[in-house]
Amino acid sequence: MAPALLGAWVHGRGVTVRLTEVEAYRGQTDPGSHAFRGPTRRTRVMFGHPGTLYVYFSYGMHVCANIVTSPSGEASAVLLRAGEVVDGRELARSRRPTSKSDIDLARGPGRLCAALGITLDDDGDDLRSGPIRLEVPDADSPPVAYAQGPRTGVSGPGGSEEYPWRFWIAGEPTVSPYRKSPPRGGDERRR
DNA sequence: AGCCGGATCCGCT
DNA sequence: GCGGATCCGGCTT
Repeated sequence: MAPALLGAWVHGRGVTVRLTEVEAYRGQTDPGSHAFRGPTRRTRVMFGHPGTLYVYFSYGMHVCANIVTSPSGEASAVLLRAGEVVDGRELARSRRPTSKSDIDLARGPGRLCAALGITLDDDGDDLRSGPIRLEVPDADSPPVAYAQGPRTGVSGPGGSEEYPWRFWIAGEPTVSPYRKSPPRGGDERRR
């Protein structure tokens, strides 16, 4: 499910990003998920229908965006960790003035949201009809080679090797630099 | 009512 | 490579 989003485009307010890195969070059974302890005011949109944007406020100064991927009540979601800006580059630069290189414009979940102009107001929006749109490649488009490994920034059991649910496009310079690539670079797969 | 740590980023060393 | 910024959510008292 989650790796199917690699290579997909997200259009946000004049900027388009091609997703290069995502992380899966699996409902209430996943100790690393915000939904682990059931619905709260913050996580209620995770329990909504697939194709909904879940945006949360992080570390007092950033926002991060997820796509809800499961039917209502299940609360699985995919965190958009990084992407390559493929359209609206100048706008993205203006939204991310601290980026020294275009590679960094949407490298990291907070940066990706900034580049796309995503704010907390977009929490709960429908990705088919709202200001932020998701465009998934055709099923018959060429496969994307990807790697997978443990999730970034998740501490406790959810961050262990038992949950290797971070997926990225192999060899992409735009994948977020934190925690480096896991040992031995993770497993190579293809879809 | 208060505490603690976080699905981060940036600048400095 | 490391620490500071900055503040909310969720759990404890």
